[in-house]
Amino acid sequence: MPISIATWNINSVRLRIGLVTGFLDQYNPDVLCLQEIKCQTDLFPLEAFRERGYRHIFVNGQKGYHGVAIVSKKPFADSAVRGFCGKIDSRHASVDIRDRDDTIRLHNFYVPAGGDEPDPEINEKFAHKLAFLDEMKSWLKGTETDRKAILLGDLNIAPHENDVWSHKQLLKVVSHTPIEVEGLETVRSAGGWIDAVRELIPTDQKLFTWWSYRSSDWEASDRGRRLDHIWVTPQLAPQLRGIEVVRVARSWQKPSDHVPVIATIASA
DNA sequence: ATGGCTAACAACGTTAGA
Repeated sequence: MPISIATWNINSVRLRIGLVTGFLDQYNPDVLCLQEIKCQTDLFPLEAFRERGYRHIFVNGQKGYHGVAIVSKKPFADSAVRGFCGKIDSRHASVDIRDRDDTIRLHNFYVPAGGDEPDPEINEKFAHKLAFLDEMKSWLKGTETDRKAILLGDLNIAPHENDVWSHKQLLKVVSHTPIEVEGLETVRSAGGWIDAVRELIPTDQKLFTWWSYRSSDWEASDRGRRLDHIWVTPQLAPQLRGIEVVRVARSWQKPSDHVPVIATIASA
């Protein structure tokens, strides 16, 4: 049996718990990684997950903003969190998932959005984003390359031209500026990661996982960006079987502005 | 190029998202 792992920036897990359970009931992933849960760890709605068989739950939450969680039907061998840039702001959680003979290390990230102005000199949020990427690179460099590992989450950067609705019009818009794209690419290449989504969905196809709330008709204008990613190490890549971007989730009632992305991994 | 929306919170404006 393959294992399926989903990532979803939920933009408040408490407000959208009904969407989450609906997603789990329909898509039945083995593991769900959430970002922007926007609640303290002890306010995470555990029961909704437990009653669906997601009994292994690891939450790195904080009040009001950010926050990540991993919920799983498969047991964890280990779990950890890391702070970045000297802040305690709940942007990372990792676990070791046990699947038969495999142990897969799973890193769930929520990279800073970076504010509006793409200049680190005048915008400290953008400086933070770049510093975060740099620290990610240093921390992960070489450490996970030789094991089966997944790095996923809301990385808040759309790297390729077809990861945004208009490459030209977004070159100076935070999430698609060359300096961020280069920063993300350095994290990826230094760690030996493979962009699993673009392995299976060719880069010449437009692909988005986020559409702004500030659109009267997101589907008609389709001005999206691919901000949510799933990466795997070369050790795990041969087991990659499928990728699904659940675009329909953007049209659910009171949706998140991000949609789930699901990877299917064959058992060893 | 602009405008526009959504969420949390000692919350009815402010801060953040991207």
